[in-house]
Amino acid sequence: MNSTNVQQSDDVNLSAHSAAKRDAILRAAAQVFLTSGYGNASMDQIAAAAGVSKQTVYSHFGAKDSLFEAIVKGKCAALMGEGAGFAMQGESLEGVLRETAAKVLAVIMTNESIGLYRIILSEADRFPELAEAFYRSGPNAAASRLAGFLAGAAEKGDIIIDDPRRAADLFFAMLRDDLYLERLLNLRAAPDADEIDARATVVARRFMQAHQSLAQNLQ
Amino acid sequence: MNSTNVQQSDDVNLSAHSAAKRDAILRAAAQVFLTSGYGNASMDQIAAAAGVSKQTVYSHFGAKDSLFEAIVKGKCAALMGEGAGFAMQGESLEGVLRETAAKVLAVIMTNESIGLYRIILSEADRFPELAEAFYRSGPNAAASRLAGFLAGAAEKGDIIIDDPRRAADLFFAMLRDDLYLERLLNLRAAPDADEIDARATVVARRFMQAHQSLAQNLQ
DNA sequence: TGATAAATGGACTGGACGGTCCAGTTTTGT
DNA sequence: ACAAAACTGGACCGTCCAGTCCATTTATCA
Repeated sequence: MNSTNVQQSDDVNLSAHSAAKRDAILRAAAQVFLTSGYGNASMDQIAAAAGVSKQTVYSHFGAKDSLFEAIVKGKCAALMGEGAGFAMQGESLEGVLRETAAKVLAVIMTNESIGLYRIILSEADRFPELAEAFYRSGPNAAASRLAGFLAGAAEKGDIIIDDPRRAADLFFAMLRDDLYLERLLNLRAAPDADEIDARATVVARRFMQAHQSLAQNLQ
Repeated sequence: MNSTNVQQSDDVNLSAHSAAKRDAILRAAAQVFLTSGYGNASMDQIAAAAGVSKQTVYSHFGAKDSLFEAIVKGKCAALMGEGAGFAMQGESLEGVLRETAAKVLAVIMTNESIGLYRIILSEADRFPELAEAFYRSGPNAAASRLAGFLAGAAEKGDIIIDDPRRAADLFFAMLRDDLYLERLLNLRAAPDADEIDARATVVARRFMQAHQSLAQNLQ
């Protein structure tokens, strides 16, 4: 009733002084799940990695799937908060797009993001809510945000865009390019800052070009 | 020593009259693996689905992972053979691109392709060779093919392209768009023929536009 | 037809894992 | 200091599964 009230919706019991252990569990579970996948991660493994007894894990989160959901939702929120924090203002339109591209690319190419993405995909059947939550709070949120910005720029006459949402999707598709696939397949390491900048520059440039010609009125 | 010689490299024993059973096992295993994933598919399940005893499965393929590899490689070959068979010739350049886009999109949006892709991703750590084989025979092969075609078109002056491979990657990236993501996350069904055509048309159109303006000499 | 190889099916082993239980210890708030 | 709550650690249960074994049946081939 009193005590450190760090209650989360995922708790199962009305835990009291746990907070620290809880965090340890979350950290450990995140690491274990993201590297081993849901099926291959064992609760004993997680407990051991957290330096905590298995019973404690079960006291904080009732079952394996609850813990998994807590982890994934937490990671989604964290990464999206980070990735969606692109500026959307600056000198030139192309400059803003370039910055946005670089920021987003840096976040989605992280080992952590890739791991999260991979695990969500592979468990999309078992945890459909997670897949949807991820999509909504991640790619969809980013695209909506960019679409809004593009609509504004189009109104000011800085660019020619008929369907802002479609344009935003195109922007991110160009950004992912082949790179995303190669990362997901574990065929290459995350790009360094130079490569990110180079790619961001190309994408922004191409996107501007594609939307400065006149006749794009289909769909 | 004699008998029906339908030997495959994946065989473990020097099986004799098996062929039919072998095919049944392959078919069943494909279905089970693609719907359940590697970890969740059990050998008993596969044997039952194939209408065959478990021992027979083990006689043909020595172990679970061998069977899995055989399945995945087989499916890769099949799908890629189908998807890479785009025509690459026709009246107009844009027409060819549109046909190509439609053909490829139809193949990669299949439930089967999506399932294959998902399972390869989720097992990319356990079976790195599979991930690489998939990439090489799939996305990479398609991009190379298109790049070659684009280089030819550029030489004839039909289009302006500085880096054909990069352009080809862009083409496929535009094609995947958000749709691929949504399919992988199980958020929507495969597109029907109309939607495929519509998207193929847009992509081909946009691609042509993007490569008819003049100044794209970076990278 | 008779010998040989293939296939069956069911029992079995050994190990992993999710989850529970519990007796004892530590921590916390008062 | 004391009671209540949190935590520990390890035993334990039930289940599932990869892979093996084997006695029996079925198909093949000469």
